[in-house]
Amino acid sequence: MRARVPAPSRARRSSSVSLDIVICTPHGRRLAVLLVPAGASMRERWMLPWTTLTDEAALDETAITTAGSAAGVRPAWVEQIGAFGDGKRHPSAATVSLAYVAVTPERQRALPAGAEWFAVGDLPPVAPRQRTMIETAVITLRVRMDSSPIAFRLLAPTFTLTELQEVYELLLGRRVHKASFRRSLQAAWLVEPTDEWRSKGRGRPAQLYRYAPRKRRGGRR
Amino acid sequence: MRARVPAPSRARRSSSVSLDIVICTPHGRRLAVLLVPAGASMRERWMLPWTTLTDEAALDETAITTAGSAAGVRPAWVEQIGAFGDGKRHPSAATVSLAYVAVTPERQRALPAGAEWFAVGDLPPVAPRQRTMIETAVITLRVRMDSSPIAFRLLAPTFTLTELQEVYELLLGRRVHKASFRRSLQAAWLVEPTDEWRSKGRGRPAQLYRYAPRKRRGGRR
DNA sequence: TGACATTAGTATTGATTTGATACTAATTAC
DNA sequence: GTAATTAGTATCAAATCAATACTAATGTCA
Repeated sequence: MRARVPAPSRARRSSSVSLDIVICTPHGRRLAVLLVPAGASMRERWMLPWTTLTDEAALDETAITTAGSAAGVRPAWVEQIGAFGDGKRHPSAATVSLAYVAVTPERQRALPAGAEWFAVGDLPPVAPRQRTMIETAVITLRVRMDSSPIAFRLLAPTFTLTELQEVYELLLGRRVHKASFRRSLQAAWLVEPTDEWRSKGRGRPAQLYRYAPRKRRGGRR
Repeated sequence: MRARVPAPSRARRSSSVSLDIVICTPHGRRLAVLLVPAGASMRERWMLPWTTLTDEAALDETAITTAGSAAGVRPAWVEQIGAFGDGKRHPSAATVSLAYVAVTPERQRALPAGAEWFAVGDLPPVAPRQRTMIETAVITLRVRMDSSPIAFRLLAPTFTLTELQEVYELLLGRRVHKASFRRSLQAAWLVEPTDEWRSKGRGRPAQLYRYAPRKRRGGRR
């Protein structure tokens, strides 16, 4: 354990890097992940969409466009979740894979050929490195829920509080207490009521709200 | 935005990747970061320790050994904080930099030649990409405090609760409430008392504790 | 048309958590 | 001994939380 400062001029050893993306969407009442068919030579039949990272690429921009191509719609939210490697197998020969999590609105037009949504918790086998990515992606998504406007990006500009709560519950994968949820929203100054109401068949109509974050101190929901 | 699944066989485009490390330590009463001299050709005089990622390298292992070399002591805790790129300047020519945060105990033997500790909040200029890394590292460290045993790794096997609290305060960068801190420790089943006591000059002697996490449900503190 | 089911939204209440304050306890300094 | 100093605890009031039950407004259907 001797002191050695790396020589800054010794740049440009090469190593191959992939960028993988875990695209999540509401699918029925469950959270689903997009997988694409792996080549016939692969051990697993499915894989996460990925691309090779080119030298000029802006990372976040690459993630957004890759997600858009794979799901057929521009994602509502994207965030990096880390770099994975350490020996686990990956569909590419990449040494290192940068993983991103993305969220897209429910059920666009038809998916690109071959791609399919799989409910989290009911996924087919994928390469081990990608399995790790998916687990990390879901955890990261759920942790970010109360510091990023993820849920709002999945809804129309105006929405009822019940709709908002349902999106939260689906993304979080658990039930949320109604009164507490509304209290937290109030405290976080995230939404404001419109003067419109929407009737959904039976029952009392719900007031419509819009996302209107006021920059107040502290967290969100 | 057409559907395109990347061809998995088109592997091995190359791009250069660096691994940078933000090494943190208690320094007096403040949190400090280790910087090393940048080459004379660099715009900034200081930089984070970094290395070029080789093709075979295990990421976490590379981070640990790089941290050990740079600080002269094996780090007490290491965690990846993300991949950075997106055009910001870096001491290397690397397209992408994987950043890690590490924590080492206070004041080892002499530092490797040229390296110096700088208090967070009083840092000299570093390249923009590394500046971003340092900010992310400190935030990540503070968020991880209540889910990783970081503080305990900085202390001797037995310690007083006041010592533990002082480490928490230094790493978190804020004061914590004594009674609440102890209540949380109790609730998290993280420590157990020994039957030893330590006298520190004046004042009542303090009981010594040891880190002894019981696997109970829920978080830590 | 009027009871009822259904959905939206609020109020009440008791349990838990939190932080401020103040207290007791055990030691050293003088 | 008395004061100062550090360790550790108790008390209390405010804030938070979740369960429950309530009120409100609509459609359904006998």
